[in-house]
Amino acid sequence: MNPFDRLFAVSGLSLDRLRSFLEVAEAGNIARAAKADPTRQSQFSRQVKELEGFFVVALTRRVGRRIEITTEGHQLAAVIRRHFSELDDFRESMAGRPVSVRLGAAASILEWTVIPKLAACTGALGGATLELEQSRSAEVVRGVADGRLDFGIVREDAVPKEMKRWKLGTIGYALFAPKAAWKKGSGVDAVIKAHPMADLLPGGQFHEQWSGWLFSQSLRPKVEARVSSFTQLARLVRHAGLAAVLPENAVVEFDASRILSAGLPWNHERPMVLIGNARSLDRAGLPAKSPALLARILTWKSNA
Amino acid sequence: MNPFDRLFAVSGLSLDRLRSFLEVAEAGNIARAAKADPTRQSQFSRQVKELEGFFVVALTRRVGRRIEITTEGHQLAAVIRRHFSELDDFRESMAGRPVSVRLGAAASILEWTVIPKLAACTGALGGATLELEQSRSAEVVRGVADGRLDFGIVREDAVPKEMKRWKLGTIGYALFAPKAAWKKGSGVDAVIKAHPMADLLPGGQFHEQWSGWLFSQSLRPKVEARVSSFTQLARLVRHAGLAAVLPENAVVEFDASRILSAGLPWNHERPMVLIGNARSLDRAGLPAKSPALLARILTWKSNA
DNA sequence: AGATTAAATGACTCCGGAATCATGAATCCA
DNA sequence: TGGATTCATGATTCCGGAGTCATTTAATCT
Repeated sequence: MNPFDRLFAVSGLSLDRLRSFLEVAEAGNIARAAKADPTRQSQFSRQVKELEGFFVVALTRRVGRRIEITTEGHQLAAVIRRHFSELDDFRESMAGRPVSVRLGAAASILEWTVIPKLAACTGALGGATLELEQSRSAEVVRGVADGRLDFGIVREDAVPKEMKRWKLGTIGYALFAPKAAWKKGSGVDAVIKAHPMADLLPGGQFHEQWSGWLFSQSLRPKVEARVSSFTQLARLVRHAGLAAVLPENAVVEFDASRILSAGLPWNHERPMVLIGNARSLDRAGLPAKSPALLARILTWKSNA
Repeated sequence: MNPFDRLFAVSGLSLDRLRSFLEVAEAGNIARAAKADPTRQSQFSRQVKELEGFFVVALTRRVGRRIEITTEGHQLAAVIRRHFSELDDFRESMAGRPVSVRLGAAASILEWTVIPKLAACTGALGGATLELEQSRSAEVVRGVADGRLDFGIVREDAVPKEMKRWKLGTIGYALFAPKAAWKKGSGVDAVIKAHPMADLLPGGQFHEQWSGWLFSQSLRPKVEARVSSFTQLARLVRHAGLAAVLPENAVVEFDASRILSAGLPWNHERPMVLIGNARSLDRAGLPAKSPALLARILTWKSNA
């Protein structure tokens, strides 16, 4: 009769088990999800096993003395996550509370591109609460794909080609330095040679490129500080009077009469795009077409 | 910690209750869902009430001595339906069983347009099982909107404008009659006057138009049978040698050397479209882009 | 009014499955 | 090799909520 009778014909399915499995899947293994609580440990182990029995498929795989989630497990986790989000959305929107929308991007994007337009964004989302989550492009793409994130802003080259995207503009890097450092007509090279700088700690994809370029130009800047993020770098430029290379969108951070910037010679601009989770897009409580609206708001002119 | 903790912070949510509510919502009221079983009656009443407590919103409304489902209730039902489908799909596809895809349309479309191309359709759906469900356009649109159906084929004018659609072609009506009935050069009128006919029982939107036209032309066909569907009409044309008005796509039913057809003079062609449920479209086990593939296969030339 | 139908509610029983604790088995690490 | 980590499993308790039946409330029909 009912098309879902067969779903409940076999026992072993319950919200609790789905919830437990989701926790394990998010944590990656049981120990991490259980957080040294032996009760949770045994519960998780058992419930995952019961779900595997229900779906007749291995959701986990033993690797060494721990387990990891199989592809099928991740698929199921995505289904569960979506489902719980929808129920939660429904409840929140019925209660008249704002739905919350998760957007992932790099810290520099969040601080210098999203936050300055935050009000317009929440407006476009019908008053939803925006939760900004900082992570690297690959992680954002994965998050959007499996429903942990509703939106993401990433380099276009990190987006799998079948995923829909909205172009926002390009971002390159520029040298930021106090006005005084820029002697009349002097270029980037001159500032780097003469003015003390701040730099990122080695590690990122950008740092590679940057130090390679310095080497090729036989430039040896005087580095007074090494920090771990662009936002910290910006703070150094602002308050310590150092020069530094930052993403172009960092201009919003500075008073144009005190800090000037100039693009780097090897500065190849990277196109950035907004991506969105297909199913989150028409969640209860969100206006239709929100990704397009959001993209329009967040788009910037590519200052080439 | 976990974003869904608040969903489970309050008790009152369970798969059983969601399932019960879905049954009630599909039946329209408790009595119908309970089918005179007093146990189910009290269970349904109670569980619906518990869900209303959980979501803090009225899912039902009393009207007369029965209840009906509120707008919010229908929204929730759609969420549940989608969720159960996904879990079911996941299980079925894990078990290697073909996912089943529900397509709704009028009987004549199903029999004369879809079924002749059934193999190609299931191919485009990655071997899914196609479930063909017969219902009228408005009902199909509603079904696709709330997730009961994955696809539908309906008159374009029945589709709300925000819903995406794929054009398939137009369908008009034509008079079908044995070759012998068509004297050299004689038109539709002549056949109607001379040859015994079969007709639909009064009721449909088509019948209205058809009898109106007959009246305006002062045509009084000799009606030997009245039946309740086009498919039955076609059977009469085929086996009883009667003439009848059928949708143009019924040509596939007949041997062109025995039965001829001609369009009706007032025959205004109706554009037909494929519609699809946005979320069903990328269900587990279905190839991407399936609606576009399906549309390509089902498209016919408009024989104007 | 009385009869009938639909839903809500009270008052239970009973069971699935969650919670808990203890222990076993496999793997890794020092 | 011995101890630590991680997961599996056995055994038992306990509770939420499903199942059941009887009764009440309310609207509708005749």
